Amino acid sequence: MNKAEEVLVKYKLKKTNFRLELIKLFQSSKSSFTADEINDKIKSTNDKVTIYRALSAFEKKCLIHRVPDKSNLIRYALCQKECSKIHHKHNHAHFICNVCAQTFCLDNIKLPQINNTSGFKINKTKLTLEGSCPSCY
Amino acid sequence: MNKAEEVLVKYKLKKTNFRLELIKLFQSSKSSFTADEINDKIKSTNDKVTIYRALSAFEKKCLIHRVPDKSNLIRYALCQKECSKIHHKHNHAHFICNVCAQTFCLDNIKLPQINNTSGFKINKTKLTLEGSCPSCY
DNA sequence: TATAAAACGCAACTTAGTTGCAAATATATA
DNA sequence: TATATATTTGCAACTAAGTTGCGTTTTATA
Repeated sequence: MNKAEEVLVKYKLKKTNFRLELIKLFQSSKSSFTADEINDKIKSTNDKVTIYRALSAFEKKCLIHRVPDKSNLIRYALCQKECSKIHHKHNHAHFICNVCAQTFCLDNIKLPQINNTSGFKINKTKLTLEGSCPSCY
Repeated sequence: MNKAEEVLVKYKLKKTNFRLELIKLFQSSKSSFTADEINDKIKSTNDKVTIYRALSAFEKKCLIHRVPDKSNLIRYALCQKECSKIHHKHNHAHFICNVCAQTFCLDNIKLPQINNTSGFKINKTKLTLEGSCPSCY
């Protein structure tokens, strides 16, 4: 049993060719994917509904998380180990490359601590950096 | 000549009822608007193309700037004085209310200074906070 | 008042993402 | 191994945001 299979079992998802391939795709990359990019890279399905539903299921199980996207598309990256089956727990920044339009998780950049201000109650902090990624530098 | 008219003259935009009303709408609010919200609030046009084109023109003249939106819609808020006719210059954070779905500019919260890391060249920093706004607290 | 440039309004289009439903498949259990 | 159950898939149809083209109208300027 390889790693992708283990993940599906652990998260109580059924083992289908497409979902195995999808997990492997996420595990293979330091960056992130839109539904359209997934459709281009994966052979075992050609149906966007299947892709969207798998992404929703994976997100619900805290296997992947949404990351910001240059064009406001829905884009996902693999979660780190600190995400349990139940709760997403992210405290890293994201980086959008303005050349290749990819988004990366910057795990070593921690979020600033911002306190409630003038009537605003802050529950979550998101830090997004833009520029050029290592490949496009 | 009132303030909205002055703005149109200053930015070399023609004075139409709709654009006057649109500037007044932005000036009247501490928050921000999507095309759809503008369509609901303004009577002098009913055509979304007109709205989108005015927003693009205003953005190009650095009169308004894009702000993040809870549902990834295109959302705009008024620029501050430090934005010239030519360059947007923002160094404030944004706040998304998870109750009313409005986005606010938090001018008093400055952006953290993040340096280039491990091959990523950082040109821009965006800080987005989420929680409940004063009205929804 | 004539002219050029900007803005408008309509129709048609594109693209991302969603919903409903019936068929297929995976897993658990007898 | 056979069967039952829940999950996943694939298709069609839809929604909603945003864009493009184009002819007409309006505004500012000479």
